[in-house]
Amino acid sequence: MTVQQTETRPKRRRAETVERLLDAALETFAEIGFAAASVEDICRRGGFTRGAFYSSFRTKDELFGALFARETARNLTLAEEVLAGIEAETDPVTAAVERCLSTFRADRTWVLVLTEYRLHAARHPEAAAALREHSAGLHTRLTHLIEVATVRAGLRLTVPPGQLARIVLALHDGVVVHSVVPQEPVTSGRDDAPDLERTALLLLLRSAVTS
Amino acid sequence: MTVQQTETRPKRRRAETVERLLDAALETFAEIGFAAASVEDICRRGGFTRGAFYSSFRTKDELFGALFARETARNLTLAEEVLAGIEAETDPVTAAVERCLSTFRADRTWVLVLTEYRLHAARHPEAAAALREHSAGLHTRLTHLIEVATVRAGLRLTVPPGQLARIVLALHDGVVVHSVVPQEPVTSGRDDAPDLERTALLLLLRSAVTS
DNA sequence: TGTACATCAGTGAACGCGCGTTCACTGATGTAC
DNA sequence: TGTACATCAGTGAACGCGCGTTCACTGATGTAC
Repeated sequence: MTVQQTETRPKRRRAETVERLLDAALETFAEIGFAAASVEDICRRGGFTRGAFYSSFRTKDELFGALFARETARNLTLAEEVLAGIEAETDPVTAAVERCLSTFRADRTWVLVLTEYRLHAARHPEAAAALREHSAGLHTRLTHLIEVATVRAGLRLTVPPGQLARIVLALHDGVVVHSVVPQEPVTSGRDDAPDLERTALLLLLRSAVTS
Repeated sequence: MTVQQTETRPKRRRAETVERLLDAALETFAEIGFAAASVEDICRRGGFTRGAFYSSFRTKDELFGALFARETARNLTLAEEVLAGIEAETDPVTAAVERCLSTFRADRTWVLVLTEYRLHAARHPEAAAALREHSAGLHTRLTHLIEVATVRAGLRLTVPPGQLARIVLALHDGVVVHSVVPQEPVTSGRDDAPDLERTALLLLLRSAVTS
């Protein structure tokens, strides 16, 4: 097939290089942080020299923005896929909770980079705008999901769906943010934290939802 | 008074210098971040030369640790003061919620530095240990408060107090972490987020507490 | 109280290293005829 | 198909700057007698 050839034959490969640099940047930022990661570190990991970097990105900041854009877009797409057809479930609320919890299990790499991007955004207005846009996207999607799911299940809410969505997102971020600090080697005794986020969500929903 | 003299007369002032350097570091880290803040930046702000820095701290990392230790100790003391005598209130649960909410209103400076320290801890075991110790302190304190307050109010919990404490702390961090990203200049239309954390806490407690 | 010495707190010049960024160049890929 | 040229993607040496850290020194503070 000609397609096969198209993939192996060397050709215009700018886009591919950018992808490899973004992959390398994601890993490097997660490992040692944005500020500590030198352009050289990223390029070495991607198998390039520094010149290649500067023929694709103007600055390290610009790369960070591109990385954030790519990853958030991916995550949003993933969320859409996971939640597709959720309305057809018998118990859409619990189903959505379960699916989200299993999909967005703390991905340490991404949590580290996202947290760092948040700090970055605190000082760079363009980054802040990108972050707000992403948050707004998540919020809109989740609000819609809550509305549809409750209507479908014949339930009513004691708080506006938009606010409930905000609470759920905040709770998620709070749980996830704690996960970046490595746990002590052995907790020995009791492990009385079966699944904090699930417990919290169920408590929340019990108050937020009435028949 | 001789005390007055003791304060103005130049004398052994190591401790005072350390305090000023920590103050300067706190502000500088909040403004431009730990990695971007040079030792020179911190010293200039505190009114010293770099040599003074290195006669008090071995490295920039060590300073970060000392800063974290000082600030967390302060916050814990503040919490103790705010919650002192809470058991005597008629409705200790709500009282505690209100007092905590008004005291720990997002202090942007500290949130920025704490978040950065969390990232730091993800890569430095000693920092992680300090952070865990602080978290454990907060958790113990809050668990105790929940136990005492519910018993005193004659209420019962549907989840173990320790787990409820963890949830409340996670929720708080989730809300607070969002606050570092500057809001858009004018939200114009509706402002439908009266107090996210209060709403969330009340929802949570409604499910977690029974008579 | 006065003098001589010891210690302390902080100065400021110096060091060398690694970084972000630039740029002249090169071989691979694409296009025109 | 073959040749000549244009563009593209990436190389690797070079630049200068700012950083963390060191260190010989100095004046202020404390101590012994």
